[in-house]
Amino acid sequence: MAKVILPQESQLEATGVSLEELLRQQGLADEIVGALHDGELHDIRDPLPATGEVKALTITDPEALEILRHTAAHVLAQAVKRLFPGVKLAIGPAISDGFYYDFDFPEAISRDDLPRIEEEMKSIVAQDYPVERVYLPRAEAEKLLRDEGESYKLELISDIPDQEISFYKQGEFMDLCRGPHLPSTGLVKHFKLLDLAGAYWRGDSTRVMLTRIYGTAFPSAEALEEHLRWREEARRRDHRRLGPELDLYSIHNDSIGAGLVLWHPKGARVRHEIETFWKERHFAAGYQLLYTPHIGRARLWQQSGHLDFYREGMYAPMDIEGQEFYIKPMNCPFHIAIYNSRTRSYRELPIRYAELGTVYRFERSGVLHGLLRVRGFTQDDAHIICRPDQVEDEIRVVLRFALDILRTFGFTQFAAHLSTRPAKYVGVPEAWDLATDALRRAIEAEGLDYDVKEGEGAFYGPKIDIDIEDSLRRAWQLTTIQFDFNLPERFDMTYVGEDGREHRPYMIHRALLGSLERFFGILIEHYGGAFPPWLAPVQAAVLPITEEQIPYAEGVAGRLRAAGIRAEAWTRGGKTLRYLIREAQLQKIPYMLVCGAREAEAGKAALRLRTGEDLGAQDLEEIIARIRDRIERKTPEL
RNA sequence: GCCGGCGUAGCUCAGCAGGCAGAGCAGCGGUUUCGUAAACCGCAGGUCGGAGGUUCGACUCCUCUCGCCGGCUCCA
Repeated sequence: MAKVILPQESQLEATGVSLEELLRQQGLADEIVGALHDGELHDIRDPLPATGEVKALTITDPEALEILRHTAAHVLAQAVKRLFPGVKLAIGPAISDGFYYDFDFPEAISRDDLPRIEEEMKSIVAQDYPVERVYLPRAEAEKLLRDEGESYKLELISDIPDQEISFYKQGEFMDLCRGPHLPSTGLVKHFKLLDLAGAYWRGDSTRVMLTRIYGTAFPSAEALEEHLRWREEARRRDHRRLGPELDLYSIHNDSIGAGLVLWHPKGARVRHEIETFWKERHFAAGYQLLYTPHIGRARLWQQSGHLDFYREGMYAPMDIEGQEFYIKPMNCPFHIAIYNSRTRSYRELPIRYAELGTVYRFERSGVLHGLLRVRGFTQDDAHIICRPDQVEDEIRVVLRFALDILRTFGFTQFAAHLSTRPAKYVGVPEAWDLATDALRRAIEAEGLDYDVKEGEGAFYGPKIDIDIEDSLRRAWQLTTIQFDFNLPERFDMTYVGEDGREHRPYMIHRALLGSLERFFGILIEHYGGAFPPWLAPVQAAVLPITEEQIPYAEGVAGRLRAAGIRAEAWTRGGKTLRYLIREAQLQKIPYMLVCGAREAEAGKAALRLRTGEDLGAQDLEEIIARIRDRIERKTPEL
């Protein structure tokens, strides 16, 4: 007997029937749209499992969202088939915030076609077709698809082992599909088509390019509205919009080159603060700072294996006095060369080399994206070289270090991914096991949620990747901690042990922020351009009310600067206070010091915060103390 | 690289059936001296992304090209 948990906690016991059947007997069928058993979604038309607990889902259950969206994708496909005879269907799954369907249209469609597709979808929803599940014997299924000209579906079916093939049918529309689906199309009430894009059939760039239509669906109008507002907010915070608006950085594809970033004074100031903080923390944690060149001879990259395995990511060589040089795509070989520059004793280990190292990698033009995907970037790189007995501690310490630094930037939600040994690997399994265990224990010691990606480690070692969640709840992969069993071998890295013999050290690559460019882009979006005081390029704007107060305002700004606060007196003549405040707001400057005749008289300034809060006239000492405090604590509070 | 869309002043955008290229903001000059998100007047600013074609005439139509955006793909 399976136990069925219904909404409102009531329970049923049943066996040998489908959930749909069971509920119909109880007169509840309309509310339930899916079933959850062992963390897996099931169709209400499926027979209930023999034992265990089944949670019956209503359309408002978060777990049911996937079913809703999958059915929405079918409604989309049905609408498209009605409007574009001759279209072929590929695949149409639910995704994390909506759904899509890939089509092969007889002729190109454009975004302008989305509204009428949406209209047709609405009519399909209004028709409220029951969604039926149909199983066809393989031969019959193939014939059906062949007759319909559904060549993509035919290809999919050949990968399905089952003899009875599952289809779903709603009205005149029938689609090869494993399900589950809603009971009827009328339940897809709140949806919207969002985008149109190209997508290769089966993600394979050698195959045909299909047209993908993206949409989203929610159980309520409010949830849909909220999602659309969220998209709008994300658009508003786009670092590619805010970056130039706040005069932080620019990219000039035509004159300078795609994926190459110019850091303007304000962006450079933020970067400087990040780097200073980063260096201080690294010194405190026992790292040694390095600087290494931007190019190196071909033989170096030959020895490292980059030319064999990573050539397509590297720029073409340059000829210097008959020798080939390559611009560096990674810093590791240089760090190793420093390690290898003399004999190392076991007493010296662990050695922690850190570098803000600028590297250049070829990325195809289509993937470049603002600061998030560039061709030249500065990694916050480090290599930890240690003995086997130090691995466990080093990993634990580096992970804690990483989280600590990320928290300072206002990130509090983390998820870890542990990637283990792939089929093709270098090194010995014992070393892999030791390393993988150390990684796992470190994650567990920090109490992080994590998943294990079996076999997804690089061929040279297992790794941890950390995703952070930003203020819009978007995940970004930042930190990576990777073992390397390859380079120590290739460069014959050794240390002399207690036993007087040479041993091979363990080497760990790690980047905490990833790259400064990408991290900056993420920070801009995370804060919506409103940096906390310690990072804000301009921390205080001193605003004179009339030209009379210009000298006083300059004096105030000078006092603040002397106290280590980035302050500017805004002394352009003829601007009203309202104007200056609006300017400062748009620049997202945390503190505005209003200086009128009254303040000048009293040697004070009226403090206004970026939040709009007016704190009234205060002594300069008081204001300076407040701002200094926020900067020192690196808090987002004003 | 591929599919779709888009390129008009520094920025945001309007314009066109093919007939002298427009507005707001920013900039510059002046007036105003102002109390918490845009004072007022004026001036200047464009090879309409680039090249070729159709046409008496192209910002407008066609072809190519460069760039951007949304995705796909790749990421030892």
